[in-house]
Amino acid sequence: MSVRYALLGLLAQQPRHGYQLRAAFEAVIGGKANWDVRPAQVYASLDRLEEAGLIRQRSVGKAGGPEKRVYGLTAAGRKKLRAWLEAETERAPEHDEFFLKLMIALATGAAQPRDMIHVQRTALYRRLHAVTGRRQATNPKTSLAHALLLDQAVMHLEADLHWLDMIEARLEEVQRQPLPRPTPRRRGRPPGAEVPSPMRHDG
Amino acid sequence: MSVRYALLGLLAQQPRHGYQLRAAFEAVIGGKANWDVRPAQVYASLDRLEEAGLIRQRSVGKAGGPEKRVYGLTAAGRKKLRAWLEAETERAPEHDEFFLKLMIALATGAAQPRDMIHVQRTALYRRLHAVTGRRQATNPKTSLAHALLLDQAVMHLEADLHWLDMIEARLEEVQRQPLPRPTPRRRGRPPGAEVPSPMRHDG
DNA sequence: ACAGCCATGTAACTTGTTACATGATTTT
DNA sequence: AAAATCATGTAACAAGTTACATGGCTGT
Repeated sequence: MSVRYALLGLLAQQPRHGYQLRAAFEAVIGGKANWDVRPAQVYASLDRLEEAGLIRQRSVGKAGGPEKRVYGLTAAGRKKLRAWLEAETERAPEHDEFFLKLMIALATGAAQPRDMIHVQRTALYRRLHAVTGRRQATNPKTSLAHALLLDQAVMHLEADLHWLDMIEARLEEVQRQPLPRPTPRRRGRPPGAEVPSPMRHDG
Repeated sequence: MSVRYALLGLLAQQPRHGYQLRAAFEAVIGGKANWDVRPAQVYASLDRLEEAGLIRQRSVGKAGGPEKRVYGLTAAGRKKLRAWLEAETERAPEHDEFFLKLMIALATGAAQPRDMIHVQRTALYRRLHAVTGRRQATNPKTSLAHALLLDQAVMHLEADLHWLDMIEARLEEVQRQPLPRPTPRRRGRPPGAEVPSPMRHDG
């Protein structure tokens, strides 16, 4: 959703066509490394915004080049934009895939948790290094907001690394705990509903 | 993708049918508050896993109840599962919608950044409170992993709050900076390509 | 009797990605 | 002459959500 509203905002700042919008989005977000929007999404979003009556085609320029379809906001569009800006922003629910993997590994014994943690830590350090590099290449005198955004990314990566340390430190404790099991609700069990013993080949 | 692999893992632990898989997923992830998977997704995932030859239908039970389609892994499925577990886990690129909003607000003047920050901080505190509550209701003696997962959520929320403080503290500085603009690449500009002056109604 | 759980699905939709197609203009 | 940029799209796909449909069994 957010991309659609962002395009709406960029059109509020000034009427533009699709290609310009993409460049403007990239400029505002601080480069495609932070958030890359594909042309297909831009043009599809414009279609939907127009369908919804939030933008209207202003002109179709053609002087000295390919066709350019310039859009501008409608009154409804301005209203929607303000509502979006003023509403609280929800974070997409944090689905931690690594945690999921770890739990599956513990349940099945199909991989070594310590190895997985090691692989993950290496990957996080690599990303931290990359982000730190970008952060240092960002001039706070001209791009303070983008610098702060990268600081946030660093903080999140450091939190993830810290969490890896925590779970590794207490891994044996975690492994000793009984595997989580769906809470059974039936008394008289139907055939084939025996309680499973997890395949656990320790080593 | 991850849900599909998780179901694969749960089938590796023990053959199950769709409904059981959903319950098992919920148990492993520590409740639907952490990650809710809908029935529609479970059954669609099973179809795709079977198409891909990673699982096979073991039996269709019908004794004393509705039909149950029990699946188990194939050799290819076991191989895929191990590969998933051992591979590094990528975080979905961090698309910070609030940052985007803030930049759009600065570019258009369509909302007050300070107000937005205030709204967002309130929302984050509310979420922090909710997660802290769940964390305190989690017994580390029986659900250490889930307790640690909630700790991670707390750490991320605290990082977000810290970041809000940072950007608020330096908001005037950010506002004084020239608005980010797409880097122009042309010399002889086509008609209608004037540099825009942002609508800035200070106050 | 009725609510709620057990169990399976279909259909339509949303957001976004990947790959492809087209063609003009500008820069090297 | 070739490569990059400007500019617009279509088609197919992926992952997931929402809403709906169906029906048997279990507990109060």
